[in-house]
Amino acid sequence: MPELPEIEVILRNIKYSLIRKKILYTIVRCKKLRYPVSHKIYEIKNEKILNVKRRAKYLIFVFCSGYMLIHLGMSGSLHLIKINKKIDKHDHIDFIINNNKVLRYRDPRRFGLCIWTKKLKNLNLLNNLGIEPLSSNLTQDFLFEKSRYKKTKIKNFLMDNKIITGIGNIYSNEILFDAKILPYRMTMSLTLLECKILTASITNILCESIKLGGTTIKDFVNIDNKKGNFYKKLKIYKKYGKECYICSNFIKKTFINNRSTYFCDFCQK
DNA sequence: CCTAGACCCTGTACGC
DNA sequence: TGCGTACAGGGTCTAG
Repeated sequence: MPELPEIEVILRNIKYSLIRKKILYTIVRCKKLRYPVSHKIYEIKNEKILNVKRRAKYLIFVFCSGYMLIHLGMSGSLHLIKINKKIDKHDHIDFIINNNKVLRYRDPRRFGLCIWTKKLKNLNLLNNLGIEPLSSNLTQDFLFEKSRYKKTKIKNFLMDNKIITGIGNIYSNEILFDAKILPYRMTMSLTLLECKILTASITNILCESIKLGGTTIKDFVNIDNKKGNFYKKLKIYKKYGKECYICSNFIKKTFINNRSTYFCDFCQK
């Protein structure tokens, strides 16, 4: 489920609990994720976590001898819990931190991944990614230029990880509502002014969500098992048939690339 | 090259 | 209650 803000919230929650701690050993209960769990993950012994970073929706654990990448897919979650906590059927990997703490990876749909790599360079998963939306690389000029040659709808453009990373289905809906742009318009029709507005909306929506601890739709909980509060601020996502809070017209729903898409065709142009 | 659509997998909600 | 269907936050692969 998690999109960029949820991963960022998880990162901020675990980073200082894990940095400079050792993973004593791991327990892998299910190795069949999006890719098989790397063999090295089974064999981690007393590896010190030097740092934890994020790139797109990937969490990157930095060790002396290499890097561990975790992606949570659609339904993944991480839990920093006491070691004797009851194991759920979808708790696939435990990272034993010490005698009473474990970082537990849970993922019912198993669209996530946990892999080991010696070097981050040459890793295709990371090499083909676009810019970070919360970096200074995101500008109106960047969006304007990238949108010139795209023959796709604006919502697809926003969700294209080769251009900008981390914007998933929920936030693309919210961002386009905030920017007052219809999701099914063609990308090339974006004006420079709209790119400026879009830039601001991306920044504002993502930052506000991070500040509130992410979104909870179904099963997202951050690392302390606390639910994110951004779902209270959702203005358009999952609001089909309800009144737009700005103009009171009914919110509509369609599918773009098989992903549910909500919009107000009075507010959004 | 590019884009749309199928697919990976399990859980839940809903209609009959 | 039970069964079938549609849908769910992501990303990759392939056919056109």
